[in-house]
Amino acid sequence: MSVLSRDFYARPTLDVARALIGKVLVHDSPGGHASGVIVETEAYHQDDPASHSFRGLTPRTAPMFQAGGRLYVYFTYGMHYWLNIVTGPAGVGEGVLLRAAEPVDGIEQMKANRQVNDIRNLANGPGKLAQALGIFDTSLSGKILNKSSILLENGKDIAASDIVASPRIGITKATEQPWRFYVRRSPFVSKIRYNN
DNA sequence: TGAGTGATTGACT
DNA sequence: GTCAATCACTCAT
Repeated sequence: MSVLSRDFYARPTLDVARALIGKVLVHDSPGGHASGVIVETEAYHQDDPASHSFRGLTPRTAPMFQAGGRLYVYFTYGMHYWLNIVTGPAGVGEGVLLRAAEPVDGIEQMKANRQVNDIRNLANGPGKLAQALGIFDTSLSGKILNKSSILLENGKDIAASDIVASPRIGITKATEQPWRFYVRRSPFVSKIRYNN
């Protein structure tokens, strides 16, 4: 499988968020090889009150302000690590949150990481996705995709009619924007009651 | 220097 | 359905 070129991430963030649906996310770590097809994303812009980059560049959000094609990993709720793909040109704080994936390779490894057996429950949420892939700290934040242990590859084509745009989940600001994308009827997306 | 909040999850009633 | 977990960050003293 071929990795995605850097111009993939240079497009508008909403386009990248939609295009990431169906791509394959791979993590080759000392703990093992694991991968999954991305089935749910959310876009975050700099002039977006729900985005970390809204309040400007800080040590934590610095990767969001670099050129697209890097990772942004952060810790929240005192327990969860979240994985984002940085988009846009350097100097603009934009990115795409990876919310859910359909496990492909390394499923036994993911089950061990997550301590669950149901594959639908391995990566159907942003915290779960990072845990399943073996991301237990923020050391990957700011790293360049495909030049670190995280890779993004071309995967299966998803028909445009099966990619749904809807409001984002779990935020209190700018909730009206339809900046969440997911695969219609996929059993691997988070908050499945919103699926249709 | 301290209170409040959060791009959630899982355990429990 | 409710709620605790637990820490980085922001904003207000």
